[in-house]
Amino acid sequence: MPKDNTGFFDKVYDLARQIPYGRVTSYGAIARALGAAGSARMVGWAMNGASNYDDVPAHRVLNRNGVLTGKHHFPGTDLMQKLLEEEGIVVKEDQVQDFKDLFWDPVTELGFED
DNA sequence: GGTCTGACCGTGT
DNA sequence: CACACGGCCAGAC
Repeated sequence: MPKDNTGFFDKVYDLARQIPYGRVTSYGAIARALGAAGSARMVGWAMNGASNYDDVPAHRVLNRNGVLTGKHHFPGTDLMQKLLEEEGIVVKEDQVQDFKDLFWDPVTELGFED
């Protein structure tokens, strides 16, 4: 057996898969939803390996400002922005417009808060 | 097995 | 308002 996933990573991927179409969330929100508030960096790092999963929309995960901080990690130059725009999300200057309106908080939407 | 790094976030000066 | 620093956890060397 391929030695189970790194627990935390698996949770991050699982949560990322639940991000609705046309919506975005932040690394911190995911971390907080997983009960690892403060370890948002880990979420970003986990996303680094998300490229290995076709069902993990890493492009829907931004930082708290709604900025495409990880766009440089996508193949090409503006693939991340392109993917978001295809979902109807307006991106300008690497920043999502109406971010707060498109923001999808897993804690609220999925009721992760205890 | 210790040390550095990382697609972040919050607070302090 | 701009910059610095600490913290969180896991992976790579």
